[in-house]
Amino acid sequence: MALADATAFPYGLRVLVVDDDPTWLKILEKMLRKCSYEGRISAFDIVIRTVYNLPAVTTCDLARVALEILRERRNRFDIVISDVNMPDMDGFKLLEHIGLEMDLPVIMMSIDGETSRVMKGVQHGACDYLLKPVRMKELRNIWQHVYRKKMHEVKEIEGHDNFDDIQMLRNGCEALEERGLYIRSESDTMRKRKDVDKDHADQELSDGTTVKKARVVWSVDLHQKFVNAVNQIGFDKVGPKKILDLMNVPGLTRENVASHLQKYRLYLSRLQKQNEERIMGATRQDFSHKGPSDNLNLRSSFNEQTGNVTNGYQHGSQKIQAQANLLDCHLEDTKVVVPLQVPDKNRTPVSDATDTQNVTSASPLGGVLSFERMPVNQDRKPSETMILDCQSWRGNEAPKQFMQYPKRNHERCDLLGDYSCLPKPDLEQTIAPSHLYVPPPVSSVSCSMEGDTRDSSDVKPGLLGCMKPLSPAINCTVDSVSVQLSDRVTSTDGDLKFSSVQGLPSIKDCYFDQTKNQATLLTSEEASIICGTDLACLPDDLPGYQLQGVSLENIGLNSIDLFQYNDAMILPGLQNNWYDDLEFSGETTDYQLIDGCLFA
DNA sequence: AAACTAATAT
DNA sequence: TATATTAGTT
Repeated sequence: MALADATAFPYGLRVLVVDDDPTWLKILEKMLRKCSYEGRISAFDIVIRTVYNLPAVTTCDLARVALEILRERRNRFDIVISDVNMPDMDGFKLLEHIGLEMDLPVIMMSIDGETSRVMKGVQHGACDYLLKPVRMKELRNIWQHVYRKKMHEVKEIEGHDNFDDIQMLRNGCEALEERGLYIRSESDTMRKRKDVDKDHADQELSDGTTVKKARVVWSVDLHQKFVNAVNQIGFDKVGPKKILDLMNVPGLTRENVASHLQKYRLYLSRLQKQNEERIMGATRQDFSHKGPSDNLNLRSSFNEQTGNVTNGYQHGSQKIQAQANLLDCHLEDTKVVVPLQVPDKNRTPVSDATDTQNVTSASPLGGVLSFERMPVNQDRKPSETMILDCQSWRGNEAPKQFMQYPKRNHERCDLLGDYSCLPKPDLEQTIAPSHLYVPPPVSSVSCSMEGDTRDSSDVKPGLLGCMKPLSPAINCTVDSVSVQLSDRVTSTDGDLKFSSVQGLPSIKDCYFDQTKNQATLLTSEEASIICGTDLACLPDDLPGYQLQGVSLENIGLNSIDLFQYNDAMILPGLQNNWYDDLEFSGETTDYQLIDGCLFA
């Protein structure tokens, strides 16, 4: 029974680990060592000082050996961590003996968390029950058991139940110190105690198994709230706290917001950088058809880089040209028309593309107009995801906030559709079912909307050079979608089908006027339209594309008009993207599509 | 002490 | 990658 060196660590808990799995023992020891090196845990944390492990014992009497060690040196350990499953003596037996003979805190652990076993462990006096693989966080907290036990002893010795908390803590600390435990700070005992209790409260279930904190998923709705708050506060004045307060989402923490803000800023600065680059090396393009002076006339293009996706999606960098006319976007109820032009030569039928998946991935328009709401991600197991109802900032719908519990296996479960305009290949089933396939040739798409002009004074000058002059927020609500057919191309069967418009709660009406070659969709409610950085142009070799969520079948289209009527600020989160693209200068814009996403 | 942010970890 | 956590600063 070789013991690991007992003097490896100057301070800390003395832990006896009893386990018959050498591999796991190694891991555990590593973690314990790490714990000990982190002099930083939280104040009060006790650094593990010694790891005794019991390597290469004949597994048959592991528990017995452990018990012997403990009997021999009963004052040399502070806590025992023992596996439940052991060949000779049941972990529970060991537990019993320890409890009977030396009253050390014992933590049980096992691979599975079978309730009955956990219960049994607790009944037999285990102070905690850990599931393998045990996490660092759990290990960092084991000192609490020692601490509590000490507390208890102190209480008994003193015989004072009404002892002041602080006093008790002091005593407890002293008791621990006497045993060589390193206590980092005892100045703020009260707070720490509270912290400890809180920690316990949200980590421990009734059965003693530990639970991880949910992970916030920044859904579109949540992000919208976020950006809305940011805009309301003003770029220069934003702080996580203010945003949090404004967002008013239960369960969301300042840290969550801070983290998101960090990412958001990163995203904005990337945009800015790109804009600067673009302005530097801008190649002028013709603006022969520039409108009246109060019009916005711009071109933007970006490179879509899906080529690096390694799964057989063979479109390289694609360039798309977009042109937008902003008719006096400073006034409310202004109409904005954003036509997207696609060269006619892109008439290659998509139907023979490998399959419809390609259409999805080749859909730059998806980046321009996305009707996606929170897609139902089937990968996510219910137990790992929590949907919090949070009050919509518009108040009339129930936006979802996904809280996602950490997974042990890191399968992909990102909600790409939320931000992304370029659907990922392995998600296309979710994002764009095959019935949403849109055959070319749509030669142009235009959006018209009523722009809501907002006070722009908040926008930090210089933060986004190109945003500055475009500060008025354009928020769109789609009330109707209109599809214009070219004269030349007529629907083969005269039938325009809109299979579905995701995100549009329902389509009230669909008018199709063949004489005008125009179809109009009227929807009952607004839809989020993501008009992004990606005011896009279709590439010359574009094999196929679709309006994400809008399905046009069996029809040759030369143009689609999307009319967006703005009755409210629906998508503050996307304002910036509008700004980015809708430049007053009319300069050519050339965007790299960042991560293929609006904000990601 | 509380909030912020950059850096780093998971 | 997205989000969480930490550490150092204000």
